[in-house]
Amino acid sequence: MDVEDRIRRRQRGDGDRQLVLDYATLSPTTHVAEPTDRGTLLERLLDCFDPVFDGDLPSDAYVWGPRGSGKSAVLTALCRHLRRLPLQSGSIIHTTTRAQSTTAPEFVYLDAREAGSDFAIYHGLLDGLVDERVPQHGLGTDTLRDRLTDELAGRSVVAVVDHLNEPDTLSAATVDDLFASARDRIRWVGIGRHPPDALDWEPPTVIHVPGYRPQVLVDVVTTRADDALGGRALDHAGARRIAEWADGDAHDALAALFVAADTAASAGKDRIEMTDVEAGIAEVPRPSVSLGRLLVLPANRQAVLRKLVTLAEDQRSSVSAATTAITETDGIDLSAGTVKRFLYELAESGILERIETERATGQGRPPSRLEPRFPPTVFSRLSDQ
DNA sequence: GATCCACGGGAATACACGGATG
DNA sequence: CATCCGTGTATTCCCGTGGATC
Repeated sequence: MDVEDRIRRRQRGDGDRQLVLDYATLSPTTHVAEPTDRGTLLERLLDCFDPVFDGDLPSDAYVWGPRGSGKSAVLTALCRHLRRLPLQSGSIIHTTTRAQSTTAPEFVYLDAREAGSDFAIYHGLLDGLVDERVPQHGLGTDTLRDRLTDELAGRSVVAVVDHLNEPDTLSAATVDDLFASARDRIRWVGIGRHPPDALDWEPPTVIHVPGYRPQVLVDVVTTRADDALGGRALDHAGARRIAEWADGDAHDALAALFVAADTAASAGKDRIEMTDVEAGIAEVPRPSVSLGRLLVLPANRQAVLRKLVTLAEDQRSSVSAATTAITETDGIDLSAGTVKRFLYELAESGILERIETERATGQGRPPSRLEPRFPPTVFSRLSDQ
């Protein structure tokens, strides 16, 4: 939050001291420019990227660790800073003895959740390299690859590809193959949760990121609360409660903070009390699925999910019942068959959980109840636009 | 005309249960 | 008793279509 926001907040807050929520800043999917207490990871990444400062390409690398350990946070921040490294700035070119390209490698961050196909990977990379818009339709994947090759003449790039090997994203091996034709121009850094020996790709460099230690997670939560809500909205006890519960996972910690803040604000409070904290914790299922995965779903699927979480218990008692309830609401003009298929697909990828009812009566296969594997409040607030 | 992608629709398959059959 | 079969429901799978864009 910048100065203006803070001033506006004070102006608005004159008289009533109610919490004002800044959903965008509060969102667990928002990464700050300066991640909290991840100095070790940052140093190891910079070691890995060291050749870049001489204008050379680093080796491929794989960064792995549990969900919510700051991988994305640190690498998005780093990419932002390294994106167009100005090579001419004195400190960088000292070695004139060796032939090197005239420009430093450029960094492009790609989220495999958004770039879920060969086409999309090439598109994203090309889009990061050129200023003009790259068409989304009307040209084939091969054409796009050729154009990328052309564009890389005399240049080089480090592609950071986040969220590999998730239920709906490309595998490390697939991405590696995609870059195979331009190894001398492209190096890439994969990010994922699976240990490297579970991969079908053998990266030359591997960096492991452990989950946050409890004290550090307290800092992360506190910093986020200060940024999004203003100082002292969350006391130390509240932050510690969230951090201990979250067990090293910053995503879930920030999701709980989000719900706690929303609960407190809805009650007209000016700060988050322990009951709000508990409400926040209670709403985040464990394990939960990343909100980042939900927010990149196509609009229609998000609409179905938004509706689903408002349904009463008995309307969610079976996939068919939920389908009927969702289909009959305004604003969703999808056929019943499509809604039902969406629900099954969302369950398949872990966003919803199907819980089979143990039923004694009735014929046929017993239906499944649908439970969201994400905090509904956070999703609804962030998904609505 | 080509291309990618989301949708629609429905066929095919899986599963649970109870009753019939060997 | 073990197995098969029919019925009804749930779930998975697949492919054609059409919009948007070049």
